[in-house]
Amino acid sequence: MAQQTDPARRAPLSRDRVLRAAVALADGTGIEALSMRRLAQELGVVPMALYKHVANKEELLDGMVDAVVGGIRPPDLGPDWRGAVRGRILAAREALRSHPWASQVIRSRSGPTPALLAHMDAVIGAFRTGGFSVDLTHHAMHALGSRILGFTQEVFDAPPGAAPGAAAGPPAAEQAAAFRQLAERYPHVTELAGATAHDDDSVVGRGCDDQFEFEFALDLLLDGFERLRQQGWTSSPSPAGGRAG
Amino acid sequence: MAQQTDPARRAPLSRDRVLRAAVALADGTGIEALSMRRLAQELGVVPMALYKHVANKEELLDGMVDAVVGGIRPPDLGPDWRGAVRGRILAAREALRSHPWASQVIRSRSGPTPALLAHMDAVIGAFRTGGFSVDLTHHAMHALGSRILGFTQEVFDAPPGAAPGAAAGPPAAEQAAAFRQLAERYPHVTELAGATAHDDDSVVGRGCDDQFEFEFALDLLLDGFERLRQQGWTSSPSPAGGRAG
DNA sequence: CTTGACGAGTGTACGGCGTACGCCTACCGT
DNA sequence: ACGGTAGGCGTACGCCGTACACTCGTCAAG
Repeated sequence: MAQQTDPARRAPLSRDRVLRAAVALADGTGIEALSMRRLAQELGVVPMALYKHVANKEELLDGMVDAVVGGIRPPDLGPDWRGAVRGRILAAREALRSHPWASQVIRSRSGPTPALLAHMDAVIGAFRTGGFSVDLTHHAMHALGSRILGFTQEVFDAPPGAAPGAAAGPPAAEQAAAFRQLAERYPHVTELAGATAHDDDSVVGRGCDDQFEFEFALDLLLDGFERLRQQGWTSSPSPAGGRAG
Repeated sequence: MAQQTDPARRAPLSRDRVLRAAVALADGTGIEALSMRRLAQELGVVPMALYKHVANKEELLDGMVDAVVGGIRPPDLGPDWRGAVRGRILAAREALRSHPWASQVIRSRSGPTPALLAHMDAVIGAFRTGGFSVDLTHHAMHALGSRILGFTQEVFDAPPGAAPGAAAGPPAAEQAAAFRQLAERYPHVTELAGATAHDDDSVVGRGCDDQFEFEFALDLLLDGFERLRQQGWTSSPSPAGGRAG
Protein backbone atom coordinates (compact mmCIF):
# COMPACT_ATOMS: atom_id res chain seq x y z
CA MET A 1 0.00 0.00 0.00
CA ALA A 2 3.02 2.29 0.51
CA GLN A 3 4.04 4.50 -2.39
CA GLN A 4 7.33 4.36 -4.24
CA THR A 5 10.18 6.02 -2.41
CA ASP A 6 11.83 7.68 -5.38
CA PRO A 7 11.32 11.37 -4.65
CA ALA A 8 11.41 12.28 -8.35
CA ARG A 9 8.39 10.38 -9.64
CA ARG A 10 6.10 11.04 -6.71
CA ALA A 11 3.28 13.56 -6.67
CA PRO A 12 4.10 16.51 -4.42
CA LEU A 13 2.55 16.57 -1.00
CA SER A 14 -0.23 18.96 -0.14
CA ARG A 15 -2.44 19.47 2.85
CA ASP A 16 -5.26 17.88 0.95
CA ARG A 17 -3.27 14.82 -0.03
CA VAL A 18 -2.08 14.41 3.55
CA LEU A 19 -5.60 14.60 4.91
CA ARG A 20 -6.94 12.19 2.34
CA ALA A 21 -4.22 9.68 3.09
CA ALA A 22 -4.82 10.06 6.82
CA VAL A 23 -8.54 9.40 6.42
CA ALA A 24 -7.86 6.38 4.25
CA LEU A 25 -5.33 5.05 6.72
CA ALA A 26 -7.68 5.51 9.66
CA ASP A 27 -10.48 3.85 7.73
CA GLY A 28 -8.29 0.93 6.86
CA THR A 29 -6.31 0.25 10.00
CA GLY A 30 -8.14 2.06 12.76
CA ILE A 31 -7.52 5.41 14.35
CA GLU A 32 -5.17 4.05 16.99
CA ALA A 33 -2.81 2.81 14.26
CA LEU A 34 -2.62 6.27 12.71
CA SER A 35 0.75 7.77 13.56
CA MET A 36 2.64 10.53 11.85
CA ARG A 37 5.38 8.07 11.03
CA ARG A 38 3.04 5.48 9.57
CA LEU A 39 1.20 8.11 7.57
CA ALA A 40 4.46 9.49 6.19
CA GLN A 41 5.52 6.00 5.20
CA GLU A 42 2.21 5.53 3.42
CA LEU A 43 2.92 8.67 1.43
CA GLY A 44 6.46 7.60 0.66
CA VAL A 45 7.91 10.47 2.60
CA VAL A 46 9.91 11.14 5.72
CA PRO A 47 7.83 11.88 8.84
CA MET A 48 8.89 15.50 9.21
CA ALA A 49 7.73 16.29 5.71
CA LEU A 50 4.15 16.21 6.98
CA TYR A 51 4.83 19.13 9.25
CA LYS A 52 5.10 21.46 6.28
CA HIS A 53 1.39 20.88 5.71
CA VAL A 54 -0.11 20.37 9.15
CA ALA A 55 1.10 22.06 12.31
CA ASN A 56 0.97 18.90 14.43
CA LYS A 57 -1.06 15.78 14.95
CA GLU A 58 -3.92 17.62 16.61
CA GLU A 59 -4.37 19.77 13.56
CA LEU A 60 -4.18 16.70 11.38
CA LEU A 61 -7.05 15.18 13.34
CA ASP A 62 -9.06 18.38 13.09
CA GLY A 63 -8.49 18.40 9.37
CA MET A 64 -9.64 14.81 9.06
CA VAL A 65 -12.82 15.60 10.98
CA ASP A 66 -13.52 18.58 8.80
CA ALA A 67 -12.98 16.50 5.70
CA VAL A 68 -15.53 13.93 6.84
CA VAL A 69 -18.07 16.37 8.27
CA GLY A 70 -17.70 18.58 5.22
CA GLY A 71 -18.83 15.59 3.20
CA ILE A 72 -22.29 15.60 4.73
CA ARG A 73 -24.76 16.00 1.91
CA PRO A 74 -28.25 16.88 3.15
CA PRO A 75 -31.00 15.60 0.88
CA ASP A 76 -33.66 17.73 -0.76
CA LEU A 77 -35.17 19.45 2.22
CA GLY A 78 -38.87 20.10 2.39
CA PRO A 79 -40.27 23.19 4.05
CA ASP A 80 -41.33 21.46 7.27
CA TRP A 81 -38.89 21.66 10.15
CA ARG A 82 -39.21 18.01 10.95
CA GLY A 83 -38.15 16.80 7.54
CA ALA A 84 -35.30 19.27 7.45
CA VAL A 85 -33.91 18.32 10.83
CA ARG A 86 -34.44 14.65 10.25
CA GLY A 87 -32.84 14.80 6.83
CA ARG A 88 -29.76 16.62 8.03
CA ILE A 89 -29.26 14.30 10.97
CA LEU A 90 -29.65 11.17 8.90
CA ALA A 91 -27.28 12.60 6.31
CA ALA A 92 -24.73 13.20 9.04
CA ARG A 93 -25.16 9.66 10.21
CA GLU A 94 -24.64 8.40 6.70
CA ALA A 95 -21.49 10.44 6.23
CA LEU A 96 -20.00 9.17 9.45
CA ARG A 97 -20.97 5.54 9.08
CA SER A 98 -18.02 4.74 6.86
CA HIS A 99 -15.56 6.45 9.19
CA PRO A 100 -16.08 4.81 12.57
CA TRP A 101 -13.17 6.70 14.08
CA ALA A 102 -14.66 10.10 13.30
CA SER A 103 -17.13 10.29 16.17
CA GLN A 104 -14.48 9.39 18.69
CA VAL A 105 -12.09 11.97 17.31
CA ILE A 106 -14.77 14.65 17.28
CA ARG A 107 -15.47 14.03 20.94
CA SER A 108 -11.81 14.04 21.89
CA ARG A 109 -11.20 17.39 20.24
CA SER A 110 -11.70 20.39 22.54
CA GLY A 111 -13.73 22.58 20.22
CA PRO A 112 -15.85 22.22 17.11
CA THR A 113 -14.24 22.57 13.70
CA PRO A 114 -15.69 24.95 11.08
CA ALA A 115 -17.54 22.23 9.21
CA LEU A 116 -19.05 21.05 12.47
CA LEU A 117 -20.20 24.56 13.27
CA ALA A 118 -21.72 24.85 9.83
CA HIS A 119 -23.65 21.63 10.30
CA MET A 120 -24.94 22.67 13.70
CA ASP A 121 -25.84 26.07 12.34
CA ALA A 122 -27.92 24.43 9.64
CA VAL A 123 -29.78 22.21 12.11
CA ILE A 124 -30.44 25.13 14.43
CA GLY A 125 -31.62 27.14 11.46
CA ALA A 126 -34.09 24.41 10.56
CA PHE A 127 -35.60 24.55 14.05
CA ARG A 128 -35.82 28.34 14.08
CA THR A 129 -37.37 28.48 10.62
CA GLY A 130 -39.89 25.93 11.80
CA GLY A 131 -41.11 28.27 14.50
CA PHE A 132 -39.09 27.05 17.45
CA SER A 133 -38.15 29.63 20.06
CA VAL A 134 -34.49 30.17 20.78
CA ASP A 135 -34.98 28.50 24.13
CA LEU A 136 -36.72 25.42 22.85
CA THR A 137 -34.18 25.11 20.06
CA HIS A 138 -31.43 25.25 22.60
CA HIS A 139 -32.92 22.47 24.65
CA ALA A 140 -33.69 20.44 21.57
CA MET A 141 -30.09 20.60 20.47
CA HIS A 142 -28.97 19.40 23.86
CA ALA A 143 -31.54 16.63 23.83
CA LEU A 144 -30.42 15.42 20.45
CA GLY A 145 -26.95 15.30 21.91
CA SER A 146 -24.60 13.22 19.89
CA ARG A 147 -27.36 12.35 17.48
CA ILE A 148 -26.74 15.68 15.81
CA LEU A 149 -23.49 14.15 14.68
CA GLY A 150 -25.10 11.13 13.18
CA PHE A 151 -24.17 8.43 15.56
CA THR A 152 -25.35 6.87 18.77
CA GLN A 153 -23.40 5.28 21.53
CA GLU A 154 -23.25 1.58 21.13
CA VAL A 155 -21.79 0.54 24.43
CA PHE A 156 -24.71 -1.71 24.45
CA ASP A 157 -24.03 -4.26 21.82
CA ALA A 158 -20.55 -5.77 21.75
CA PRO A 159 -19.98 -9.19 23.23
CA PRO A 160 -19.25 -9.03 26.95
CA GLY A 161 -17.13 -12.12 26.54
CA ALA A 162 -14.17 -9.79 26.49
CA ALA A 163 -13.99 -8.41 30.01
CA PRO A 164 -13.38 -6.04 30.05
CA GLY A 165 -7.30 25.16 21.85
CA ALA A 166 -6.18 27.99 21.90
CA ALA A 167 -3.70 29.22 24.55
CA ALA A 168 -3.29 32.93 25.29
CA GLY A 169 -5.69 34.96 23.17
CA PRO A 170 -4.82 37.42 20.43
CA PRO A 171 -5.29 41.18 20.91
CA ALA A 172 -8.83 42.29 21.74
CA ALA A 173 -9.50 44.11 18.49
CA GLU A 174 -8.55 41.13 16.41
CA GLN A 175 -10.63 38.93 18.65
CA ALA A 176 -13.66 41.12 18.18
CA ALA A 177 -13.22 41.02 14.43
CA ALA A 178 -12.97 37.25 14.53
CA PHE A 179 -16.15 37.16 16.56
CA ARG A 180 -18.00 39.32 14.05
CA GLN A 181 -16.88 37.02 11.28
CA LEU A 182 -18.01 34.03 13.26
CA ALA A 183 -21.40 35.60 13.87
CA GLU A 184 -21.80 36.27 10.19
CA ARG A 185 -20.87 32.79 9.13
CA TYR A 186 -22.85 30.92 11.78
CA PRO A 187 -25.76 33.23 12.59
CA HIS A 188 -27.94 30.65 14.28
CA VAL A 189 -25.22 29.30 16.48
CA THR A 190 -24.41 32.83 17.48
CA GLU A 191 -27.99 33.74 18.24
CA LEU A 192 -28.43 30.67 20.37
CA ALA A 193 -25.18 31.13 22.21
CA GLY A 194 -25.87 34.80 22.81
CA ALA A 195 -29.26 34.05 24.34
CA THR A 196 -27.89 31.70 26.94
CA ALA A 197 -24.68 33.48 27.84
CA HIS A 198 -25.22 37.21 27.56
CA ASP A 199 -23.61 37.90 30.90
CA ASP A 200 -20.63 35.61 30.64
CA ASP A 201 -16.98 36.41 30.09
CA SER A 202 -16.34 33.74 27.51
CA VAL A 203 -16.93 34.55 23.88
CA VAL A 204 -19.71 32.12 23.45
CA GLY A 205 -21.25 29.72 25.84
CA ARG A 206 -20.87 27.89 29.07
CA GLY A 207 -23.94 29.70 30.31
CA CYS A 208 -26.45 26.88 30.38
CA ASP A 209 -27.54 24.57 33.13
CA ASP A 210 -26.18 21.15 32.36
CA GLN A 211 -28.32 19.44 34.92
CA PHE A 212 -31.45 21.02 33.54
CA GLU A 213 -30.58 20.05 29.98
CA PHE A 214 -29.86 16.51 31.05
CA GLU A 215 -33.15 16.09 32.88
CA PHE A 216 -35.04 17.80 30.09
CA ALA A 217 -33.85 15.29 27.53
CA LEU A 218 -34.26 12.40 29.93
CA ASP A 219 -37.85 13.27 30.74
CA LEU A 220 -38.64 13.81 27.10
CA LEU A 221 -37.55 10.25 26.42
CA LEU A 222 -39.27 8.83 29.47
CA ASP A 223 -42.49 10.55 28.41
CA GLY A 224 -42.18 8.93 25.04
CA PHE A 225 -41.56 5.52 26.56
CA GLU A 226 -44.57 5.84 28.80
CA ARG A 227 -46.83 6.70 25.89
CA LEU A 228 -45.62 3.71 23.93
CA ARG A 229 -46.01 1.43 26.91
CA GLN A 230 -49.56 2.57 27.56
CA GLN A 231 -50.58 1.94 23.99
CA GLY A 232 -49.20 -1.57 24.24
CA TRP A 233 -46.36 -1.07 21.82
CA THR A 234 -45.32 -4.03 19.78
CA SER A 235 -43.34 -3.25 16.66
CA SER A 236 -44.69 -0.52 14.40
CA PRO A 237 -41.91 0.98 12.30
CA SER A 238 -41.92 4.44 13.87
CA PRO A 239 -43.23 5.71 17.21
CA ALA A 240 -45.58 8.29 15.73
CA GLY A 241 -45.31 10.59 12.75
CA GLY A 242 -42.18 9.13 11.30
CA ARG A 243 -41.64 10.09 7.71
CA ALA A 244 -39.14 8.81 5.17
CA GLY A 245 -35.86 10.77 4.88
CA MET B 1 2.14 14.96 45.63
CA ALA B 2 4.63 12.15 45.10
CA GLN B 3 5.22 9.77 47.99
CA GLN B 4 8.50 9.18 49.74
CA THR B 5 10.85 6.92 47.85
CA ASP B 6 12.19 4.95 50.79
CA PRO B 7 10.90 1.45 50.12
CA ALA B 8 10.95 0.56 53.80
CA ARG B 9 8.42 3.03 55.16
CA ARG B 10 5.95 2.91 52.29
CA ALA B 11 2.67 1.06 52.33
CA PRO B 12 2.77 -2.01 50.09
CA LEU B 13 1.17 -1.76 46.70
CA SER B 14 -2.06 -3.53 45.93
CA ARG B 15 -4.41 -3.58 43.00
CA ASP B 16 -6.78 -1.41 44.96
CA ARG B 17 -4.16 1.15 45.86
CA VAL B 18 -3.01 1.30 42.26
CA LEU B 19 -6.55 1.86 40.99
CA ARG B 20 -7.25 4.51 43.60
CA ALA B 21 -4.09 6.38 42.74
CA ALA B 22 -4.86 6.13 39.04
CA VAL B 23 -8.34 7.56 39.55
CA ALA B 24 -6.97 10.37 41.66
CA LEU B 25 -4.29 11.15 39.13
CA ALA B 26 -6.76 11.18 36.26
CA ASP B 27 -9.08 13.42 38.27
CA GLY B 28 -6.30 15.81 39.04
CA THR B 29 -4.31 16.05 35.85
CA GLY B 30 -6.56 14.66 33.17
CA ILE B 31 -6.69 11.25 31.57
CA GLU B 32 -4.18 12.10 28.87
CA ALA B 33 -1.55 12.80 31.51
CA LEU B 34 -2.07 9.39 33.08
CA SER B 35 0.86 7.20 32.13
CA MET B 36 2.18 4.10 33.82
CA ARG B 37 5.39 5.92 34.54
CA ARG B 38 3.69 8.95 36.04
CA LEU B 39 1.40 6.77 38.10
CA ALA B 40 4.34 4.76 39.41
CA GLN B 41 6.13 7.95 40.36
CA GLU B 42 3.05 9.11 42.21
CA LEU B 43 3.12 5.89 44.21
CA GLY B 44 6.84 6.20 44.87
CA VAL B 45 7.58 3.08 42.92
CA VAL B 46 9.32 2.01 39.74
CA PRO B 47 7.04 1.69 36.67
CA MET B 48 7.33 -2.06 36.30
CA ALA B 49 6.12 -2.60 39.85
CA LEU B 50 2.61 -1.76 38.69
CA TYR B 51 2.57 -4.76 36.40
CA LYS B 52 2.43 -7.11 39.38
CA HIS B 53 -1.05 -5.74 40.08
CA VAL B 54 -2.50 -4.93 36.67
CA ALA B 55 -1.77 -6.84 33.49
CA ASN B 56 -1.31 -3.75 31.35
CA LYS B 57 -2.61 -0.26 30.86
CA GLU B 58 -5.85 -1.44 29.26
CA GLU B 59 -6.68 -3.45 32.35
CA LEU B 60 -5.78 -0.48 34.49
CA LEU B 61 -8.30 1.63 32.62
CA ASP B 62 -10.94 -1.09 32.93
CA GLY B 63 -10.29 -1.21 36.65
CA MET B 64 -10.65 2.53 36.95
CA VAL B 65 -13.95 2.44 35.12
CA ASP B 66 -15.22 -0.33 37.34
CA ALA B 67 -14.17 1.60 40.42
CA VAL B 68 -16.13 4.65 39.34
CA VAL B 69 -19.17 2.81 37.98
CA GLY B 70 -19.20 0.59 41.04
CA GLY B 71 -19.57 3.75 43.09
CA ILE B 72 -23.01 4.48 41.63
CA ARG B 73 -25.41 4.64 44.53
CA PRO B 74 -29.04 4.50 43.41
CA PRO B 75 -31.38 6.35 45.76
CA ASP B 76 -34.37 4.83 47.48
CA LEU B 77 -36.31 3.50 44.55
CA GLY B 78 -40.07 3.68 44.44
CA PRO B 79 -42.16 0.96 42.84
CA ASP B 80 -42.90 2.90 39.66
CA TRP B 81 -40.65 2.18 36.72
CA ARG B 82 -40.19 5.81 35.90
CA GLY B 83 -38.79 6.75 39.27
CA ALA B 84 -36.56 3.73 39.30
CA VAL B 85 -35.10 4.35 35.87
CA ARG B 86 -34.80 8.06 36.46
CA GLY B 87 -33.17 7.56 39.83
CA ARG B 88 -30.60 5.13 38.55
CA ILE B 89 -29.69 7.27 35.59
CA LEU B 90 -29.32 10.41 37.65
CA ALA B 91 -27.25 8.49 40.19
CA ALA B 92 -24.99 7.36 37.39
CA ARG B 93 -24.65 10.90 36.21
CA GLU B 94 -23.79 12.02 39.71
CA ALA B 95 -21.14 9.35 40.10
CA LEU B 96 -19.52 10.26 36.83
CA ARG B 97 -19.67 14.02 37.21
CA SER B 98 -16.56 14.15 39.35
CA HIS B 99 -14.60 11.96 36.95
CA PRO B 100 -14.88 13.67 33.59
CA TRP B 101 -12.47 11.21 32.02
CA ALA B 102 -14.63 8.20 32.84
CA SER B 103 -17.16 8.56 30.04
CA GLN B 104 -14.46 8.86 27.44
CA VAL B 105 -12.63 5.84 28.78
CA ILE B 106 -15.83 3.80 28.88
CA ARG B 107 -16.47 4.54 25.25
CA SER B 108 -12.93 3.76 24.20
CA ARG B 109 -13.00 0.34 25.85
CA SER B 110 -14.20 -2.46 23.60
CA GLY B 111 -16.58 -4.18 25.97
CA PRO B 112 -18.50 -3.37 29.13
CA THR B 113 -16.91 -4.04 32.50
CA PRO B 114 -18.77 -6.05 35.16
CA ALA B 115 -19.93 -2.98 37.06
CA LEU B 116 -21.25 -1.52 33.84
CA LEU B 117 -23.15 -4.71 33.10
CA ALA B 118 -24.61 -4.64 36.58
CA HIS B 119 -25.79 -1.08 36.14
CA MET B 120 -27.38 -1.83 32.79
CA ASP B 121 -28.96 -4.94 34.18
CA ALA B 122 -30.56 -2.88 36.92
CA VAL B 123 -31.94 -0.32 34.50
CA ILE B 124 -33.28 -3.02 32.21
CA GLY B 125 -34.79 -4.72 35.24
CA ALA B 126 -36.59 -1.52 36.18
CA PHE B 127 -38.18 -1.34 32.74
CA ARG B 128 -39.21 -4.99 32.73
CA THR B 129 -40.67 -4.79 36.24
CA GLY B 130 -42.62 -1.75 35.10
CA GLY B 131 -44.40 -3.77 32.45
CA PHE B 132 -42.22 -3.02 29.43
CA SER B 133 -41.95 -5.73 26.82
CA VAL B 134 -38.51 -7.04 26.00
CA ASP B 135 -38.72 -5.30 22.68
CA LEU B 136 -39.72 -1.94 23.99
CA THR B 137 -37.10 -2.18 26.69
CA HIS B 138 -34.52 -2.92 24.09
CA HIS B 139 -35.41 0.15 22.06
CA ALA B 140 -35.64 2.28 25.15
CA MET B 141 -32.12 1.34 26.15
CA HIS B 142 -30.87 2.27 22.73
CA ALA B 143 -32.76 5.53 22.81
CA LEU B 144 -31.32 6.45 26.16
CA GLY B 145 -27.96 5.81 24.58
CA SER B 146 -25.14 7.34 26.49
CA ARG B 147 -27.58 8.76 29.00
CA ILE B 148 -27.66 5.38 30.66
CA LEU B 149 -24.15 6.18 31.69
CA GLY B 150 -25.02 9.46 33.23
CA PHE B 151 -23.61 11.91 30.81
CA THR B 152 -24.52 13.66 27.62
CA GLN B 153 -22.35 14.74 24.77
CA GLU B 154 -21.44 18.34 25.14
CA VAL B 155 -19.88 19.04 21.80
CA PHE B 156 -22.21 21.92 21.90
CA ASP B 157 -20.85 24.19 24.55
CA ALA B 158 -17.14 24.90 24.51
CA PRO B 159 -15.89 28.13 23.04
CA PRO B 160 -15.29 27.88 19.30
CA GLY B 161 -12.49 30.37 19.71
CA ALA B 162 -10.21 27.38 19.75
CA ALA B 163 -10.28 26.10 16.22
CA PRO B 164 -11.07 23.65 15.98
CA GLY B 165 -10.03 -8.12 26.45
CA ALA B 166 -9.81 -11.27 25.71
CA ALA B 167 -8.04 -12.84 22.67
CA ALA B 168 -8.71 -16.37 21.42
CA GLY B 169 -11.51 -18.03 23.32
CA PRO B 170 -11.16 -20.72 25.96
CA PRO B 171 -12.48 -24.27 25.39
CA ALA B 172 -16.18 -24.56 24.65
CA ALA B 173 -17.20 -26.19 27.92
CA GLU B 174 -15.55 -23.50 29.96
CA GLN B 175 -17.13 -20.88 27.73
CA ALA B 176 -20.57 -22.33 28.27
CA ALA B 177 -20.02 -22.32 32.02
CA ALA B 178 -18.94 -18.70 31.85
CA PHE B 179 -22.06 -17.91 29.87
CA ARG B 180 -24.31 -19.56 32.45
CA GLN B 181 -22.62 -17.59 35.18
CA LEU B 182 -23.11 -14.42 33.16
CA ALA B 183 -26.76 -15.20 32.64
CA GLU B 184 -27.20 -15.74 36.33
CA ARG B 185 -25.50 -12.57 37.35
CA TYR B 186 -27.09 -10.32 34.72
CA PRO B 187 -30.44 -11.93 34.00
CA HIS B 188 -32.07 -8.96 32.35
CA VAL B 189 -29.17 -8.24 30.07
CA THR B 190 -29.19 -11.87 29.08
CA GLU B 191 -32.90 -11.96 28.42
CA LEU B 192 -32.72 -8.89 26.27
CA ALA B 193 -29.70 -10.06 24.36
CA GLY B 194 -31.20 -13.47 23.79
CA ALA B 195 -34.39 -12.01 22.37
CA THR B 196 -32.61 -10.00 19.72
CA ALA B 197 -29.91 -12.44 18.71
CA HIS B 198 -31.21 -15.97 19.10
CA ASP B 199 -29.84 -17.08 15.78
CA ASP B 200 -26.43 -15.50 15.95
CA ASP B 201 -23.05 -17.07 16.48
CA SER B 202 -21.77 -14.56 18.97
CA VAL B 203 -22.47 -15.16 22.63
CA VAL B 204 -24.57 -12.14 23.08
CA GLY B 205 -25.54 -9.54 20.61
CA ARG B 206 -25.00 -7.84 17.30
CA GLY B 207 -28.44 -8.91 16.25
CA CYS B 208 -30.25 -5.58 16.17
CA ASP B 209 -30.87 -3.11 13.42
CA ASP B 210 -28.78 -0.03 14.17
CA GLN B 211 -30.56 2.11 11.64
CA PHE B 212 -33.94 1.26 13.13
CA GLU B 213 -32.76 2.01 16.65
CA PHE B 214 -31.33 5.31 15.54
CA GLU B 215 -34.48 6.44 13.82
CA PHE B 216 -36.63 5.17 16.66
CA ALA B 217 -34.85 7.37 19.17
CA LEU B 218 -34.68 10.27 16.78
CA ASP B 219 -38.39 10.20 16.06
CA LEU B 220 -39.19 9.85 19.73
CA LEU B 221 -37.33 13.08 20.38
CA LEU B 222 -38.78 14.84 17.35
CA ASP B 223 -42.28 13.86 18.51
CA GLY B 224 -41.51 15.37 21.87
CA PHE B 225 -40.23 18.57 20.34
CA GLU B 226 -43.29 18.90 18.18
CA ARG B 227 -45.60 18.54 21.15
CA LEU B 228 -43.71 21.19 23.07
CA ARG B 229 -43.69 23.52 20.12
CA GLN B 230 -47.41 23.17 19.56
CA GLN B 231 -48.19 24.00 23.14
CA GLY B 232 -46.06 27.13 22.83
CA TRP B 233 -43.35 25.99 25.18
CA THR B 234 -41.61 28.67 27.18
CA SER B 235 -39.76 27.45 30.22
CA SER B 236 -41.58 25.09 32.55
CA PRO B 237 -39.11 23.07 34.58
CA SER B 238 -39.93 19.68 33.09
CA PRO B 239 -41.67 18.63 29.86
CA ALA B 240 -44.35 16.58 31.53
CA GLY B 241 -44.43 14.33 34.53
CA GLY B 242 -40.97 15.08 35.83
CA ARG B 243 -40.48 14.01 39.40
CA ALA B 244 -37.70 14.78 41.82
CA GLY B 245 -34.91 12.22 42.02
C1' DC C 1 24.10 34.51 -16.16
C1' DT C 2 24.55 35.11 -11.44
C1' DT C 3 22.57 35.31 -7.10
C1' DG C 4 19.92 35.13 -3.25
C1' DA C 5 15.50 34.13 -1.11
C1' DC C 6 12.26 30.62 -0.32
C1' DG C 7 9.67 26.52 0.29
C1' DA C 8 9.46 21.49 0.20
C1' DG C 9 11.50 17.44 1.74
C1' DT C 10 15.50 15.26 4.69
C1' DG C 11 18.31 13.61 8.69
C1' DT C 12 19.36 13.49 13.24
C1' DA C 13 18.21 13.65 17.86
C1' DC C 14 15.52 14.07 22.24
C1' DG C 15 12.37 12.91 25.65
C1' DG C 16 8.40 10.15 26.71
C1' DC C 17 5.65 6.11 26.22
C1' DG C 18 4.23 0.83 27.21
C1' DT C 19 6.26 -3.19 28.56
C1' DA C 20 9.40 -7.81 28.01
C1' DC C 21 12.82 -10.01 30.67
C1' DG C 22 15.74 -11.07 34.34
C1' DC C 23 17.41 -10.17 39.05
C1' DC C 24 17.29 -9.40 44.01
C1' DT C 25 15.39 -9.94 48.36
C1' DA C 26 12.14 -10.50 52.17
C1' DC C 27 8.92 -13.60 53.72
C1' DC C 28 6.71 -18.15 54.26
C1' DG C 29 5.58 -23.09 55.17
C1' DT C 30 8.05 -27.19 55.88
C1' DA D 1 17.83 -24.38 57.80
C1' DC D 2 15.95 -23.95 53.28
C1' DG D 3 13.64 -23.72 48.86
C1' DG D 4 9.67 -21.43 46.75
C1' DT D 5 7.27 -17.53 45.81
C1' DA D 6 5.71 -12.83 45.36
C1' DG D 7 6.64 -8.05 45.10
C1' DG D 8 9.65 -4.51 43.75
C1' DC D 9 13.93 -3.08 40.74
C1' DG D 10 16.92 -2.15 36.59
C1' DT D 11 17.79 -2.38 32.03
C1' DA D 12 16.54 -2.34 27.40
C1' DC D 13 13.69 -2.20 23.08
C1' DG D 14 10.83 -0.25 19.79
C1' DC D 15 7.43 2.83 19.22
C1' DC D 16 5.67 7.78 19.43
C1' DG D 17 5.48 13.21 18.40
C1' DT D 18 8.31 16.72 17.00
C1' DA D 19 12.42 20.53 17.49
C1' DC D 20 16.14 21.98 14.75
C1' DA D 21 19.31 22.42 11.21
C1' DC D 22 20.34 20.90 6.59
C1' DT D 23 19.92 20.36 1.40
C1' DC D 24 18.25 21.18 -2.95
C1' DG D 25 15.19 22.76 -6.74
C1' DT D 26 12.79 26.77 -8.38
C1' DC D 27 12.33 31.32 -9.67
C1' DA D 28 12.50 36.52 -9.59
C1' DA D 29 15.59 40.43 -9.40
C1' DG D 30 19.89 42.33 -10.50
